[in-house]
Amino acid sequence: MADLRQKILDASVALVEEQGVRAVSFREVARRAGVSHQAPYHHFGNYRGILRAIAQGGFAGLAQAMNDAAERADDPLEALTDAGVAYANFARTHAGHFRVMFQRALVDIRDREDPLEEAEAAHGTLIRLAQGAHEAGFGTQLTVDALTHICWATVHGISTLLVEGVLAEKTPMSESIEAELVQQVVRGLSALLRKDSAPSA
Amino acid sequence: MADLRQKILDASVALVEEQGVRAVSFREVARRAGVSHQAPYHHFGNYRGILRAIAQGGFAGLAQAMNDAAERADDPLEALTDAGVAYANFARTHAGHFRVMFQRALVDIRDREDPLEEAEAAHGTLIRLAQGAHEAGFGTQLTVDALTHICWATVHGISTLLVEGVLAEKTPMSESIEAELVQQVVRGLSALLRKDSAPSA
DNA sequence: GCGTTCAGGTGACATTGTCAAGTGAGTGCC
DNA sequence: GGCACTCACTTGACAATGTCACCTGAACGC
Repeated sequence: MADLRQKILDASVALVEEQGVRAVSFREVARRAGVSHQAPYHHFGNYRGILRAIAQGGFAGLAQAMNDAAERADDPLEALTDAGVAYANFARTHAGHFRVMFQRALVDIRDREDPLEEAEAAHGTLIRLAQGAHEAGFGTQLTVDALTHICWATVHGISTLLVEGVLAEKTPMSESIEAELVQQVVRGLSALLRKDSAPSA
Repeated sequence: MADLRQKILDASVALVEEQGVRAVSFREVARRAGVSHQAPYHHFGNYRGILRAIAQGGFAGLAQAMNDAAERADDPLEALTDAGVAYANFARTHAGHFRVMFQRALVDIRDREDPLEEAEAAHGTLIRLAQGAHEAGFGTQLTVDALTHICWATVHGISTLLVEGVLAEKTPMSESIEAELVQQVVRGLSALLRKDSAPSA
């Protein structure tokens, strides 16, 4: 079976989603895939290899989601905004990936001999879009750096709060309420930026 | 030794800080505290008990940091802003606590027989401050809810990005650069909110 | 003096990640 | 055809881990 690797990955992501990263066990994953406890080892080298592969797939998906969203927009701020919504929605719908992607104790993105290019790509997209919006005159009272960091922080923040279920502690969350919340936050920030735009824009 | 409990907690927090949550082992913690492998068990019931205690201390510290900061401010928006800075700086300087506090797979805040009141308190402070700023006329084009969520998301986002070292992947970070970055992001958002204020404010 | 609680220790168990070594099917090559 | 070699696994062992059951003293109430 050539797709054992994918099968193992799917099982691992499902486990992260259901019970958190800690529940991902080499042997449990093998059991779910119906193979011996060493089969995963063969494909991923060691335990962290699995997490790394999950992160890799996650960053690839995230970058694509952001790019797709930005491409369809017809205004630099709108592109940044839509990409932000895509970021948060990717996190929501890929909680298993997202939980692994941003924990450096689990995955070292900057491994000197094998850096995760997918993460670089996603990061690059973010920076490019923020720069575009700033050049177009949005968020004029901020530096490009500040604009970039504020946008990233906000989008990343709402993503983690949702993925970790922190917001669900106060009010029960449904798929659609979460989606609305993302819109509220990202478009809200976008509106603030639009209000702080140069006269030319 | 009556302070063994605290000793164990300190050792655990240090471990989380150094190597992530996964490195926290009941036995390693006991070893560092110089006691038998069952001594921690006696104080915390089980493995998650330790994490829960870490989160409890973390939320208490976070709530206090925010309240202290807000008290010293003389303007509702300034109070919200300063509390936000305090939030992020608490995260930076208590990475061990922070990593545990917001992972629901590790700590169930809403345990039905023993909810974490400290978390409620911290959350309450945040909501109170956001409401205050909104009532004072800041962020008028947003609902109170949107304002609250945007502020929380932004502050929480920059916190997690810093604590997980995500931002350090691009540019090397020092203590002071991180502190500046927090100011940049939180005060930047604050400035956007101030620009979007009612004429009365 | 005696039971009870508190604070911790010993020993055992199944389970985990990892290492070492095997197996068997396929493939290239003479 | 024969043979070395790689690939995709399997089996078996190891130390380490969380947890369970049980033991040990010291302090305390009465």
